[in-house]
Formats: sequence, C-alpha cells, structure tokens
Amino acid sequence: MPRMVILDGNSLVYRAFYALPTLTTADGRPTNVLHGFLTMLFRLEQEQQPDYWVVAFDKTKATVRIEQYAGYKAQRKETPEGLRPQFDYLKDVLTELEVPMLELAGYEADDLIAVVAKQAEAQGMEVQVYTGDRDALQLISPKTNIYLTKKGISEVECYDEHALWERYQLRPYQIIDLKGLMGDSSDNIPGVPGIGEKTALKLLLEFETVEGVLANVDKVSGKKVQSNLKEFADQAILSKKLATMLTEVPLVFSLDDLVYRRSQANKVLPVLLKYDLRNVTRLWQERHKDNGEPIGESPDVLLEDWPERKLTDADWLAQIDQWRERKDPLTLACRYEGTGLQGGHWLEWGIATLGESFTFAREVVSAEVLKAWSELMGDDHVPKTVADSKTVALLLANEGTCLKGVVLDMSLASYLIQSSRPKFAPLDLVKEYVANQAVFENVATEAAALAQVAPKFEEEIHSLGLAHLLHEIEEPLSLVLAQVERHGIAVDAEKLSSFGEGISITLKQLENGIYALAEETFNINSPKQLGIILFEKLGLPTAKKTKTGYSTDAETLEELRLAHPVVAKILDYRQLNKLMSTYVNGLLAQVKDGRIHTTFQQTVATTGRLSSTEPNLQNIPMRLEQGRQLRKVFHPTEPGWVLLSADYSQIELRILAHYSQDPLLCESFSLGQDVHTRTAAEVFGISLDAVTSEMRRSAKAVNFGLVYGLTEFGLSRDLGIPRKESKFYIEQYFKRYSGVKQYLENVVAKAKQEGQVHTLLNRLRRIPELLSSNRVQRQFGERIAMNTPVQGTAADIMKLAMIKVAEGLKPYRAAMLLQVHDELLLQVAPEDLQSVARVLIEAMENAFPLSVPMTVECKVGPNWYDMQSFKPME
DNA sequence: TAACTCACG
DNA sequence: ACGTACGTGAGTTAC
Repeated sequence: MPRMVILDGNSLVYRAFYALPTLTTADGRPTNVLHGFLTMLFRLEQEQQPDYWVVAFDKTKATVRIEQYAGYKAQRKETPEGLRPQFDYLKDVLTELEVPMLELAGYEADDLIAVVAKQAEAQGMEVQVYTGDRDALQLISPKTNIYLTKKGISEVECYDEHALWERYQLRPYQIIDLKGLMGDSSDNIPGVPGIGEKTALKLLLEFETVEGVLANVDKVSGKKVQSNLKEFADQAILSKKLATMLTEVPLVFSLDDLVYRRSQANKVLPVLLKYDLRNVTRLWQERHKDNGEPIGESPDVLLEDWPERKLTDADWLAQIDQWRERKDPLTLACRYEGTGLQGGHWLEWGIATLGESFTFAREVVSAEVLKAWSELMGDDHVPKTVADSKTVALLLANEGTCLKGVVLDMSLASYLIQSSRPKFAPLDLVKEYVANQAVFENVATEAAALAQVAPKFEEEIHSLGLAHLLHEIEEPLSLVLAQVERHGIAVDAEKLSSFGEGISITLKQLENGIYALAEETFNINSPKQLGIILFEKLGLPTAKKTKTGYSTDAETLEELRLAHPVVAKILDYRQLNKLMSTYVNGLLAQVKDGRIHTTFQQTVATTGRLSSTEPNLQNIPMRLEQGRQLRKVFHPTEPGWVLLSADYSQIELRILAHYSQDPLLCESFSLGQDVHTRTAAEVFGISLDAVTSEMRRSAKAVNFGLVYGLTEFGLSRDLGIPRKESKFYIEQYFKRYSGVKQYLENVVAKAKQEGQVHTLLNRLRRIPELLSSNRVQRQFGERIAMNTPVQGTAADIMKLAMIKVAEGLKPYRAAMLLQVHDELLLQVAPEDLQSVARVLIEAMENAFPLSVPMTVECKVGPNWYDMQSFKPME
C-alpha cells in the first residue's frame, strides 16, 4: 500500500523552536528550527520510506475561522523574534530537498492536512500525519495514523484508533467534541468554562458528543458543570465547529505532485551549507549515500602514460611466450577493416599490461609470430580485458582463431552499470572515469587507457552486485552470439525474389486502383499527401491527429474502411508495400552466399533483451498470413537438415506468478491450465467451461497489459471497448488476483524509493523518469517499474538458456540460428533431432527454475513457415 | 534528422 | 485537463 506522509509545518516548526537551544549561523541567523525539523524529516524519510509526502503550512492573514469567531486565536502572541525568518529558511531548504509544500491563503495547515489525508485515503494509501497538535487526532482512521511529537521534536508517538481509545476512551470523531467542551487555549477556542480534559472525557464517555451532552444536561453530575453547560451551550457548539478540520477547501493539487523524490546532492549540499548546517549535512549524506546514486559523477582516474615498447620479430615471440607463461593480464584494443561479420580483418592490436603498451601490427610480424599470437588469444589462462568481445571474437574467427580467457568486457560492464546509456565505444568508456583529456592517438594508447579504467568498471560491477550477471552470463553469451552471427541463417534468395514479384504485381494493381478512386496520382507512402486526399479531397471524417497533421495509421484507416472504397485498398497497399520494402528488398540486400548474418546487439535494450540489426531478424512477419508466408524462405543450410524451434510458453506471466506468488496465477501454471481461459473464468466469475472465446480474448489482453503496466486506456484501446468496461475488467482482475496487485504496487513503491528496479538475476535499470516533474513521465516511470523486472527476467533466463544450449549442442550436428526473445531457432541433422530437442528443452526449462514450472514447446520443419509441433521421445 | 508507420516479442 | 499501455529496428517522406 503506498504511503503518504503529511507534516504539519507550522506545528513542527514551533515545536522545534521551543525544544531546541538557540543555534545560529556564523553571521548570526537563527537556525535551531532547521536543525530540529530536518533531523526529524530525515529520520522519518529513512524509517517510513514515504511514497508521497508533503509539508503543509498555515497562511493565515484572515482565516476562514476569524469570519466565524472574532476571538479565534486573538490572544495568540506575535511570532517570536528568532522564529519568523526561519520559516523562509526552511522553505528554502525544503525546495532544494524536493519536498512538496502546500499552503493556501486563509487556511491553516490543519485544513490542508485533512484534505490531503482524505484524498490519499480515497486512493487507497496509508496515511501518516506528523504534528504536535492533538486536533489532528480527529483524522485517525483504519488507514490514517497520527504521530504526535513527544518531548522535543524528534521523538514521536503513534496514535491509531486503538491507541486513542486506550489513552482517552475516545473515537476519532469525538476529538472535536472534546475541544468543544474543554476548549483550546492555544487557539483561543473557548469551550465551556469549568470543563477541563477530565470532565470532558467523562461526559463524552457517557454521552458521546457535545450534542449528546447538551441534550442530557440534566443528567450531568455537578451543579456548576451543569449550569455552565446550559449557559455556554452555544459556545460549546461553536467551539466544536472551530475545532473541526475543514475538508471543503478550494485546494488545487494532484497527489502526483506530492510524490516522493530522492533529493539530489548538487542541490541539497549548497543550501545546507548556506545555513551552516554541518550536522544536518552529515546526516543527509549518511542517509543518501550508497542508495542508487548515479555513478560516474566524479571521474577520478588520471591517465598515465604507459610507454610503448617496440618489438622485433624475435622479441615478439619471447614476449608472447612470457605473457602466456606468466599469465599476464592483457588489455586489448583493435583496429580493423571491414566488419567482424563480413569477413573483416584486424590490422593492428594495442596491448596494455603492467604499465607498458605495445602495438601488434599484422604488417610487421612474421607468420610464426602470428601463429603464436593466435595461440595466445585462444589461451583460456591468459586473462584478457576488451571493450567489445563479440567483435573481437568475430575478427579472430575470421583468421581461424578462437578468443578465450576474456575476464572483462568493458562495454558489457558499462551496459550493466547503466543500461540506458547511448554509447559503449571505447573512448566513451574511458571518459566515464577519466579526469584528464582522453584521446586515442594510436591503438596502444587506447589499450593503455582502457587498462587503467578497467579496475573502475570491475569495482562498480562488484559494488552493484552485477559480477555474476556480467561474468557468468553476458560475457559467455557474447561468444555464443558471435558463433550464431557468424553461422548465419540460410535464405532462399530466388524464392524471396519470386515472392517479391508476386507482391509487385498486386501492388501495382492496388496503386492504380487507388489513383482511380482518388481521381489523381499521389505518393501513397507520404502520410501527408495521403491525409490530404482522404480528409480534404474525399472529406472522410478525421478521428486522430498527429503533431504534424492527419493521422493515417492502420488503426485510423480501419475505422474508415467502410467510409470509402479507397481505404481498404490503401490498407492492403500499406501491408504489401511493407513486405516489399522492408522484407523482400531489405532481406535480399543482406543475403551473402545464400545466408543472412544478423548482428545481435547486446548493449542496446534497457531491459536486458537482445536486439537484432542489419537486418532485424527478430521481426519477420508472423501475425498475418500474407507476411507469414515469407518465413518459407528461411531454411537449414545443409540439405536434409531441419529447422527446430523452441518457444517458452507464457514466460512473462510465469515470471509475474513467481514474483507475486499470487495463489491463483501460480495454481493456474502448476495445473498446466490455459492461463487466459483461467483468467477469464476468474474475471467473469464463471466456470472454465463457460468461458467463451470472446471472454478469453479479453482476458488475454488483460494478461498482456499486466506485464506492460495495465492502464484503462491501453486496455480499452486494445480491445476496442469503452473505458468503463476496461476499468471493470481491471477491477475484477485485481479483486481475484490480489497478489498480483500487491506485487505491482510494491514494485512501484520500491522503485520510487530506490530510483531503480532489478530483475531476478539482479540486472539493474535506473528509472530517472520516476523523478520527473512531469506527471506523464512519472507514470511512464511507474509502468517501466512494473514491466522491466518481468521482461528483463525473461531476457536473463533466455540468455542463461542460450549458454547452456550452446554447450549442450557441441556433441551434435546442430547449430543455433536465431533468438527471438522467447524463441530459439536451430538447425539440426535429422539423426540428432531427438537428442538435440531433449537438450534444448532441458536447458531452457531448467535454465533458472522458478516457483512455477517453465514449459517449452518445440516445432520442426523444412523451413520457418512449415513448422509442426514436435515432442521428443523420453 | 525527425516524424510517421509498421513488423516482431 | 491531459496524454497513456512494455521493449525493439527499418523504410519512407519531408524538413
């Protein structure tokens, strides 16, 4: 449950002022309130870890209450001399701490507190109110607790309904009756003369309210009390009214404005020092260090000059020998021509080790030295640090050389430390930690620079708990990916071409048809021109707009399908044109020797997924039949071999089940049920048999949405239903799957505190969006917080599986061809099909066992289209 | 280069 | 009152 912490600024400031001795800055400004208030603030921040918080202040020139009663607070003294300026100081500091503040002319902090508390409760939050004013006890509810300052300010006493009863034998709503009877001298609420706390409590225990007391005034014991009650009945009623916190306040704010944000050192430290708050500064630093603070703020490596040693042929042999003998740690940089994948070749290597650097140039060394070099690279016992091991491995592979012994891949390390950073090129990596100018004059200085910052990466990796993920998963995987890329996948270019010819013909017909219906020719591929034709010339109704004009995307056009015959043709045209340009032409341009070699990007996706480029083989058409046909062109390289695919079934929902431990979701997977059907049964409150396909479709959309950070809007759009209906689905879902709801709330709350989330294997994603001043951005951050642990854990598990599969495949005639997030595609010799399928399933299902079973489904076929379900024999 | 559109999980 | 599902890459147009 999200937690809202509300502080009564005025009350706490007064408490601090009177509780603490006079303290001043060097130039004599009073600061004792700052000390007291901030000490308390930091303590509660640490102990309560609020999700939302706010400090409310009075702004009482002429309060609403003075209109009601002229004497209200009349006798309150002027604000003491040393206190007045401290309000401004405090607001100054709170601003830099990014603690939200509220004040409203004519209202007291009390009233604002009541309003915020009420709204927060309505949003299902737990509310804590910190104040020295017992009036606030009237706000107590099952969800709201009041923390009253005890002696001093930093100690507080928590009041809930139970504690209130224990202490006063009062219900929260009776607090105002208490004040009505006994009054409050500090606010100059008169109450009834002669009635103090004791009498008031006794009366309320018997008669419940002021009204109850007055109605039964004759039964009240004590003559004087009785007569005073009669005489001052009106005053009692008025006093009660004055003590009532107003909740009808014209206060415009959104709870999102009160979201807790981590304070930033560059803002906080200057303002604390401005007021000479040394102890408070120390406290702040203690509370905020080591807690998700962004890295790389203080570059602290001064690059040294590692002298370059020039070697002759004979020296090189001796040197390489020595390196192998002594297992010296080598840091490598590489210059190359072409690309690793397209048979590119390295030109020279920079080598840095133990304060020295070297340039190993192909041109100047003999074949014998090259052979020694090759052995050095393949020696598992010689530890190597590189910036990008996949590229290095590919370049070496082009020479028939293996890369072994990589102990640190700095780009991968950097990616794990900051998954969202845009670049991981060697120079960027070095700049991350280096204070002086880093320029790579040559490959030797590059290696030397990399070697000097490498320990910083290793250090950071360890302190973030990423060592296992880096060394046991990402680094080994990069070598697996190098193999997969290098192998490539066979493509039937002729079939692809003839596929394209067929498309071309249809495309031409559609084009002419569109021109005829539009009665002019134009560029159909231009959304701008298309928009003008559809919405201006043909006058079709405009639904959506983009920044620059009319929206013409498929969703919009689908709405207009019946409005004009040209629309359907445009939709068809779009679909075929996409197939033609992106897939037929795009892929044909990438075919080399009958194969396509994609590049898997390992440092791009912020969630930890791989991506695939040049070409992207992770988005080959599947959903629509026409596009799906394209998969027929992907086939095994070897005649007679088959393609074997293996899909994780519902991996993300299983991970959600594991994280949330929701009983229904877990049970659904343990029993091997169709999870969407089960969800439909739960949401609609019917039996499994009664679920219609339409219900299942809705439930499926809910399940998908869950993983993305469900919104009413998204679901209603996805299902094409009204917001009301999607809201209902979501409510029903969370009623039944309360564990899931709980989990999602927790993960967001924790993310807000830490500014980051992590996956099961501890992959980290910082979410600066959570700190954004823009509400839309913050909500985006919340959805990221819900999605990343799930999507990222799926990526982790698949990566683990790939390493196991690559190892398990070695005895067989088989190769890994592609990874498509939850699917692996292999090619296998028919005689090894059974064994390989068993290895595959075993590796994937048990890569990282969860509390629910993981299941993998295999398919086999002669090409990527004609795939038939396949189960290996036991 | 940005914006739009659309392919995948 | 506003702008919204999560993660990618590629082709095209238009500035």
